[in-house]
Amino acid sequence: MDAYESSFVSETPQSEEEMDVRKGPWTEEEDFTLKAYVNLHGEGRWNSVARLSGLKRTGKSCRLRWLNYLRPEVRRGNISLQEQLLILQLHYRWGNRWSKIAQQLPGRTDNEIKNYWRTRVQKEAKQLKCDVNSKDFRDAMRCVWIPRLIERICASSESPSGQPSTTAYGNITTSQISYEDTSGSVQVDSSVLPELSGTSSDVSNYPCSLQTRSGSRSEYLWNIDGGESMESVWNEENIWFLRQQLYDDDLN
DNA sequence: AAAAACGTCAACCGCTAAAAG
DNA sequence: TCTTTTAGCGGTTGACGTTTT
Repeated sequence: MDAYESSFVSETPQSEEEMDVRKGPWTEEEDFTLKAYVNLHGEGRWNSVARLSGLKRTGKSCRLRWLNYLRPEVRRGNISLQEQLLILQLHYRWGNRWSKIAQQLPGRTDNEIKNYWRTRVQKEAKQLKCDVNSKDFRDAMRCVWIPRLIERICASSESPSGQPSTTAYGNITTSQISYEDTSGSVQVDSSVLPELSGTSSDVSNYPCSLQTRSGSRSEYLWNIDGGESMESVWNEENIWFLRQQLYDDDLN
């Protein structure tokens, strides 16, 4: 124990085995105690925090509670369309690097993003009877889900006159899609997107219809949080198209 | 109205890497 | 240099609320 710690000790600290360590949900009193302690002494040295604050919790538990719940920066509630888009894009690029992904979404925790992925995205993969890490699922995400989200974001940002707004989400181009949310500017990497055929004004028309092998166009009603089924996306012709598109991308 | 199934999310666990002693 | 401690990460669990049967 150093001078820093000894200045807060009021009685002989007990080891974790000796004291009955509390588990499970935190009470309001515990939250208040932890908050007060961290506000006074700062973050870090969580084992000391647990011991010196009088909380019968492990250091790990204190750290987790602070980071995921008590920190003032923590933003809770529904994950916006923009955030969903960013999560999909970043997961496409980085995989299950939750902490890294969370760093790109101010106020969101890795736990929250992980939960989002498990409950929403993996559920869809399960419905499709495919692995969430499979190429088919990634292809569908890249070619259908992400464009669909972009479309919805564009639609929600349109002005009453029906013209796409350039103020809410910024200019949209085929090479780079950017938007802003309350936390600042976010850019969407076009490398995860299929090539768009038109100019910025065409984006709102971008396929959720995709051309199939037979040349016809297939309309999709696939929507990340709209409760619509992805079943219509997952048929032989469309998978063929998605594969072709990816193959073309690889050649370029 | 009750039971079962499902969805969400906070919290725990085990492991690893980095830092400290 | 080696050992111990600490912080952080990703996977998993389980409690609880909601929806469906």
